[in-house]
Amino acid sequence: MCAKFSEMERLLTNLKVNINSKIYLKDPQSSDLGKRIVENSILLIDKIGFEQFTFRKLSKEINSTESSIYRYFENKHKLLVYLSSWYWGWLEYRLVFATNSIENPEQKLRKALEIITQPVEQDMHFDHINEVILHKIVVSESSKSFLTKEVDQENKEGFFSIYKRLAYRLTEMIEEIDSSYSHPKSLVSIVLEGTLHQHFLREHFPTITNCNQRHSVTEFITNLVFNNLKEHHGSK
Amino acid sequence: MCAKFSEMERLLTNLKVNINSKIYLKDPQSSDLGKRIVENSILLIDKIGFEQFTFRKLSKEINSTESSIYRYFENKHKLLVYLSSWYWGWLEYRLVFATNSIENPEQKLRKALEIITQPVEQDMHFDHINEVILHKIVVSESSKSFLTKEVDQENKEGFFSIYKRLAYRLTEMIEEIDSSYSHPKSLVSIVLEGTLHQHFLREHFPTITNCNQRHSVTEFITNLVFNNLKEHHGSK
DNA sequence: TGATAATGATAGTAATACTATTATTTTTGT
DNA sequence: ACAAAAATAATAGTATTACTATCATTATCA
Repeated sequence: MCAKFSEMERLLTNLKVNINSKIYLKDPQSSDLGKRIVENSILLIDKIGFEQFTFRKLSKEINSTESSIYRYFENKHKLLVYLSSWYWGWLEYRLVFATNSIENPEQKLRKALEIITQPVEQDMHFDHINEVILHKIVVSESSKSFLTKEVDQENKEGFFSIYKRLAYRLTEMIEEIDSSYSHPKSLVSIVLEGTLHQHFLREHFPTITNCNQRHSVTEFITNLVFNNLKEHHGSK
Repeated sequence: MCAKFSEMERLLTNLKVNINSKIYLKDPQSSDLGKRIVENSILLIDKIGFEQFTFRKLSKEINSTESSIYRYFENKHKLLVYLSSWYWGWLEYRLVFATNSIENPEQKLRKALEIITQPVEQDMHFDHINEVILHKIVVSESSKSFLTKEVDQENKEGFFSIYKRLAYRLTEMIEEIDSSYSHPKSLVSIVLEGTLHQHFLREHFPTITNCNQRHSVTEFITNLVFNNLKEHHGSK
């Protein structure tokens, strides 16, 4: 058991979210500077917003230079795609880890929805990434990573494959519970995007959401999903 | 009846979507140049995307100057807020017009969801606005109008009040059908945002949506909503 | 017709979004 | 331990962006 624990530890401390290498010029996970770029870009984007964020400002934060940052990312758009991908990759890993051993399809989906919708907590296995703040960025900025004129080209190049893979996984879970439901893919995509949106509304437009201190996003989304599926047996 | 018709005509041809005057410096609906700015900004944003769009480029399109455009809008962000508001105001007007006389709550909501989710058609009453292209912009760009660091300040100033009013209207319709449903506001906001998102996915990420030639967004959203509400009596 | 408002023409500025070159430091293979 | 290679820093430069300011010209309408 002790051996197993240390094996587990090794597995976990060596974790690395695998991101399409076309998104970056040089893998930021491969060097100290790269990690500082990622770490501090999260903090700075959260602080001043993506529009005001520049490589020049970031370079000052990390006592480096613009040109050094440009060796890792072509531009700030690619950096945002990278951060979003990292988030979804991390979420996918946690989702698979948490649902893998659950046999019951309904419980499995419930757990998956929990992982997706619950407030994010710091994950100690990635010390250069503050997942709590990254989640804030994903809520407020990540839509901008695909709402561009280049989306089709970048989609072809696989920039969004992690997100899509996560969507496929969830779609399968839904189909396993109710294969007769007509719009599993759309339900999944509205859940993924809608979850972020509800978190945003809760913070900035509380009058048009019921999600607040008393009602969690998890509760709303879980309810929404299961109200669309047959053969579910009440609340867990 | 002939008199009534011409009164109706007058009413309709004088239509003007009312937009919070804090969004603009000078009302673009008040002059020829203003209308050309709005008309051509829609076309140009659709053509090159909001990031690449500049007042300089727009000024060349309309054979005017940057400084003239700046007399109407402080910056391109405000112009986007304006265009989004116009869209939601126009939708609200059509929604009220179409649902006003419907007594049956379920039919009323069905009609409202139709208006919101159906592909947009050209409206002849506003000749300086191409509603079909405006809808494309709303799908791809309008999220950027509130995903900013200034959102709370701008919300206080009423920049998003038309959108929120539309959300309240829909929330009331839902509550009228099922007052026991626990998340009417969140359901409405996920429907409004989700509708745009499904249109986007249909165009750019067809593998994670069921909305396509065969399944309309209307069908998916209507289904989603009514599956969450009690006391509905099958399909219309 | 004369004043006023609207638009156009032109110029200027700080910041952005890069690219290029060269110098310095760090890493690494033997 | 040392040379070669790789990574980073320093510096400079460019076209474009996102404005602001000023003044000239052209409609409007009282």
